[in-house]
Amino acid sequence: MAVTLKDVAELAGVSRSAVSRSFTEGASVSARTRAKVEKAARELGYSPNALASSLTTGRTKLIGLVSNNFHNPIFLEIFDLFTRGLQERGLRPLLVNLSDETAPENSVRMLRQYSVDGAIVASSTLPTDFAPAFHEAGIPVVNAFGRYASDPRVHTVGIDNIACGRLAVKSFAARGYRRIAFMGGPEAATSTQDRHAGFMAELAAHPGLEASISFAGAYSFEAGRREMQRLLQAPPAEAYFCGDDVLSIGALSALRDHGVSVPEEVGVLGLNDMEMAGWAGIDLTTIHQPIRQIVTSSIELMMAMLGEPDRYPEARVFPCRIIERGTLRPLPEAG
Amino acid sequence: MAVTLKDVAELAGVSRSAVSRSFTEGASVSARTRAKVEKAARELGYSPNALASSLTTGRTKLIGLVSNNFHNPIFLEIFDLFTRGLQERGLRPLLVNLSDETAPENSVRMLRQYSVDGAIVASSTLPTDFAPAFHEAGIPVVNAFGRYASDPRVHTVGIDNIACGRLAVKSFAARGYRRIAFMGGPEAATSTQDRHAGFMAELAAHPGLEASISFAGAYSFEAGRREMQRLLQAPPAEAYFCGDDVLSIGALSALRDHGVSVPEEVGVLGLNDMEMAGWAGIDLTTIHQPIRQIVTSSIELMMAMLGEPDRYPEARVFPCRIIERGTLRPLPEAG
DNA sequence: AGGATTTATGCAACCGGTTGCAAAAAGCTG
DNA sequence: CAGCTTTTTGCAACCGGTTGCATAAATCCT
Repeated sequence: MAVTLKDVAELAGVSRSAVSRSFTEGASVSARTRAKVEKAARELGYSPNALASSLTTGRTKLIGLVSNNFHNPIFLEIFDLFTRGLQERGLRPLLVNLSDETAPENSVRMLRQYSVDGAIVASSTLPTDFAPAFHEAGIPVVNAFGRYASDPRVHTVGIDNIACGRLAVKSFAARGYRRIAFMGGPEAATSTQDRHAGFMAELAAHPGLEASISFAGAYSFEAGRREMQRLLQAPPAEAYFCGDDVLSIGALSALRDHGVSVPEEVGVLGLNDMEMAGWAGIDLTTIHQPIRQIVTSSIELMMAMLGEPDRYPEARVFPCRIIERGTLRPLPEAG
Repeated sequence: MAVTLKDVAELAGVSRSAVSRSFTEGASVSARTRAKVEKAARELGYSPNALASSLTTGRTKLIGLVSNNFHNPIFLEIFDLFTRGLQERGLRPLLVNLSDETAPENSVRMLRQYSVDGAIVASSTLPTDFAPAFHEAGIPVVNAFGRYASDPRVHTVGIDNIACGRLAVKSFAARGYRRIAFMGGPEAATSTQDRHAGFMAELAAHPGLEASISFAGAYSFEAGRREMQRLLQAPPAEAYFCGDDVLSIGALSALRDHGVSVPEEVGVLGLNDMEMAGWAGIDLTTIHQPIRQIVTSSIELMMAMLGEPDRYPEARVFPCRIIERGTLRPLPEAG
């Protein structure tokens, strides 16, 4: 059924090597033979078998795209950017869903069996040992959206979650909120840990502020809603920095049901700036995470590692900024 | 770097064939050699190269997961189900993002180069010639969420969108709505075309009803919101059947901003029953699309085709039902 | 035109596995 | 224990490509 190199060679009346070379950029072939080969290939509908050639070249152009975040809509945006970006550069994403995995061994084995050229771990909730495990197995790895300095052996691209925690406190202070709160995502997620740490650190610099801390079980609407309902049994804080946007939206829904006015009585600050945050009716003030830049940079880093496998590991950090919308009091007019 | 069959064979003191057979289910190897081989393999950390073996076996266990719906959150749920389902059966999803493609040639070539065993086309908005093009290229294909009878050459799994259109009208009639409306997604999407056709067909059976028709440009929040804003410049209908949930949510947001009460003044019926439809504050009455069943069935069908490539094509249709929530008047009490 | 260079081509080995076949080893029977 | 059957094993060819090397063809130069 499948048409191979040999078929083309026979039809074109040349050797198999000639055909192979005709399909290789910059190989030594005369224009005349290449033309003959291309004609024959077109007639037969031939296209080279990427997997077979990977055997000798050692490159499959397969990149493992590894994640466990299949319930947070922002990851659909992220997958969209990753798949397009990889495709544009001639790479193919092999999607690995780690939702049920707790240890990296299986994934490592799988990625090796398919000889991926590299793996992009896109998650902020995966146990920290996954990305390093890939690295130790000799698979070039970029940890996107991971903790940026957790392990200097692994390339990391993302935001400084500690700085985000500080930014939240600073912003609350600047807007005149005094009783503020941190409502994190899952305590095991490094993103939540770091935002919490930053929040506490900055808090220390603002003696006038009073803070309370709690954690929702997941980055999800339901978790945010439930947690806020729980918090509303006591008098709430004046402003909440929530784990991420979807959590914030859950919290907002609880506040609304409880008849609390936002941002007059209670302010809410999210993180991510997913598309939905801008929807009319949600209008969430949030810290923008530059996912486009993170994805592009992760892919560039991966490309660089393909050419230079022992490249010295680096962390790339992108700044975040607050997108002003309707769930936080405005900043007082300057001057 | 990589450890191969040969290394294991040497360490175990057997031939390469023996090693290969030890890793093949049901091959002819004595327990003793298999033990030796397994020991050696464990010591070296060997795992067989799936791509190399695919050369002779003709099976890569790679399945192209092809879609262009990277902006509708329900597709994140769908990708989650597909990736998990495929992984559980030892298959690997190669994700193909067709957002920028208009013709199938490139994708066909790409899927062939990577010798995928099959392709699952998961989209309701792709031009109808994509799935058949894969089929004609000799790639087993299942069209999930596609038009169920558009082309008998291609296996199809999904819902009967015509029946959904009828269901909407019947349901409106049963709830006493008289001036009803269809607000479709993109006119080029087969799903919208079929829902429209069903809507019109059922309408003919209800002489008392009056209907108006319009189309939003995309299955998106913004499109739904804009279209509803436009419609609100004239007196609106009493009930809208919207293209899908995310479109409905956009429409709801426009209605709310316009001070229209839902469902008292205007009813809204969505389609999909994505997770978000159930969120408090949205509470969308919608037609449930059984995505879990569709995904499972698509994968089973794919597995069946791998064993029997010339399997006679079939369409699998799953029934939809209305999930009662808060955006449509209740049905009158029976009896 | 003749020799020196450069460019093109084919051969054959190899990438990491699988598999048909024939020979060797083991098991069975009486 | 001989003779027959069954199981296990290794050899060698093959899957669809790539590539180093030696040779053949083309080009350049005086």
